[in-house]
Amino acid sequence: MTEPRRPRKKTRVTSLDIAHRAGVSQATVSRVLAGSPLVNAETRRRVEQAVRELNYKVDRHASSLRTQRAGTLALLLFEDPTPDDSHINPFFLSMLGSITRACARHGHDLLVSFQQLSDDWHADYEDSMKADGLILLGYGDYLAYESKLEKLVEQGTHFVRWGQVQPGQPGISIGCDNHAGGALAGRHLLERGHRRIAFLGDASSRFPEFFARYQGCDAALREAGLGMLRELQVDADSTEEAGYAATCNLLARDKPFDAIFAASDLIAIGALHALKEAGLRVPQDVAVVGFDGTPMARFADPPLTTVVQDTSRAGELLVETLLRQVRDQPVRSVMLAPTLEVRASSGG
Amino acid sequence: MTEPRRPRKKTRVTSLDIAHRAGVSQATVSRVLAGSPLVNAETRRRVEQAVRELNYKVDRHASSLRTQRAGTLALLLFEDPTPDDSHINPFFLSMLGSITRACARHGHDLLVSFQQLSDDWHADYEDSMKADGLILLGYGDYLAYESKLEKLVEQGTHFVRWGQVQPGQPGISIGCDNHAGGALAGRHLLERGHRRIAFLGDASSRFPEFFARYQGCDAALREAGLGMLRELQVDADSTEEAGYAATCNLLARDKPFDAIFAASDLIAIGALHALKEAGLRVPQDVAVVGFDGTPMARFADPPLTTVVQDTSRAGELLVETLLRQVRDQPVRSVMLAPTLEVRASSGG
DNA sequence: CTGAAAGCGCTTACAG
DNA sequence: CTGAAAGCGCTTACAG
Repeated sequence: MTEPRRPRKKTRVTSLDIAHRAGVSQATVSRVLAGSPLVNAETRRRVEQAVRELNYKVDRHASSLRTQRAGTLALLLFEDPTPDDSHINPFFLSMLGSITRACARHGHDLLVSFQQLSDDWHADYEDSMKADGLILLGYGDYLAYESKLEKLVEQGTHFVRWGQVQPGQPGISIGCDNHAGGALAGRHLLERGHRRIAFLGDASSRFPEFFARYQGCDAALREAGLGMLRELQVDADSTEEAGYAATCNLLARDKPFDAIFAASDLIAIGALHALKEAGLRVPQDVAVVGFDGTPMARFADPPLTTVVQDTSRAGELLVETLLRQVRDQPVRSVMLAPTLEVRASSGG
Repeated sequence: MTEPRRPRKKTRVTSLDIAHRAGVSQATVSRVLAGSPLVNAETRRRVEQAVRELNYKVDRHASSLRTQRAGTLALLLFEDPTPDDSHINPFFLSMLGSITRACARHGHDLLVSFQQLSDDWHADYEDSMKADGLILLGYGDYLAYESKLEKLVEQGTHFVRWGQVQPGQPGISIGCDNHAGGALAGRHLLERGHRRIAFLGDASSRFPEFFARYQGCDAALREAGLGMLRELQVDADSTEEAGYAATCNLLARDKPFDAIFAASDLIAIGALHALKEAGLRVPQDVAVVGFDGTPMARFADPPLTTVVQDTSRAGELLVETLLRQVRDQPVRSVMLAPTLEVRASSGG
């Protein structure tokens, strides 16, 4: 399977080559490519033709060195150490898709990097001028990285974080209104007649988005004179395995429950398996609601009711906010309203 | 939720600042940072200390402009137009993870871009010096983009493609040995006593990887004096929806079959749902085997037997091959051996 | 509207 | 082992 080597040398075309061919100065070529209005229409035409004929592209490094802007954003996707590449949360992958597209719409390139939460972050993208700003994405112990956020703010780094929006946080955050999402789930389950709702997922300030989902659901129950029960809460990180294990744990407690609100779709799908293995029917014996709105929810068995986060909007907002920040325009943290997608797992 | 603006101006630290602080010339600073062996140990120490104290980072654009290397690779993920961000094939996302990590290991950054197969590609990353080379990833009609590959070769662009490896292809490809993978599936189903094996997925030269999987399975059956039956082949692209629809189509044909070999895990999972709806038991009535080894296979109902592609190895090999090509070292196309992971969907 | 010129921050022969 | 100097390919005041 050896391929013949193509010797074909690339001779770099520069703006000077274009200038010669179009019979103008190099400065004028640069003006045309920057879309300057100062150029005569006929001159512009000649330059553009030469550009096309020689397939000229502006050298990014020369341009960026001169202008001091990279035209690039960096996405830091941090995750707990997982030995297996494939275990990236599908929700984040969907965010990655929408961020990539938003970047393209705004004429920027996107550098992607996976970081361990424990590592020193490669937050030097901006110091080395590789990127104009950073997008931070990922779950993980909030306490473990709040100090890192503070350091970024101190250094004057431009960044936007996806996550729970809380007062007094260092820097700007864009996130789902997790409390409202939890309330959606809670009200829905109440309406279906459920009373004893188990929660699968950490519910502490170390995992603020999960905690807010828990509290939102609790608030909805309280409106009805009920509430979440701590005996029905089991910690779980956002994997199917953890959801499965948490459900087994819950079943072993032998406390009655008639519904499960899982802090993520992955957890919910793990729960569906554990319930099935235990011989419990969904939704007749136990209703299940997930969170995220990942595509796999639709194909779970039974199809999973889930609180949907609008990843398209989220990606656009992250990029837009970051670019405003880079341009020194005022920015603010924003929470996005989630929606509920009802399917068979809650008797839809 | 308005955040106070941090006025904090960034004053760029340059190598000249380091030089002054360390009492050496700017050239020496550059040598230290490039790891040149020509520098006196004590001088090096002084420079490194100044670098640390001022948190200096080499300016990527200045460096790249001078050396004419970007230190960056670009990943073009092309896909058929899907309105929904979340519908990226999980297999490719797993590849993205492993490519990102391989890049980091090799000290390169990764630009990521999603392209429509129909669009003009943003293959100008190299022309504009944004990247030293391209990694192409994505399914899609092979005929539709063979000509694009030829153009890349003509232009002398450095690129490596993930996909079916075929003689006479333009450029270098790294891919799974799909024929061998199909044979693994075929032999496994034969051993379990299945004889009439349906195939879900395009089986034409327009989709070479699917076609090779089909032919591999066919070859395994022929060794046993059997073969695949065209009446049991249904086209499907790699989505759950398509797998579901294809299975309904297959059932409507009313030709007996005792197993399904799906060209991808997504197709297989769609098939599982259609079979269940039709009241058929898996694996008792119909065995099902998928392809890719995505994490969702393990959590399908029943857990899905699948032909596993080694994405970690694939990512490493793609990056390594591309970097060799950039350095003008000889490179060749390579097929990676898949493995079979047997689970309950085929009576495991 | 256009050109000549300075300069962005590095790397690397060239001298010593 | 170190420094002075050229130059990578642009953008953008400054003159005209």
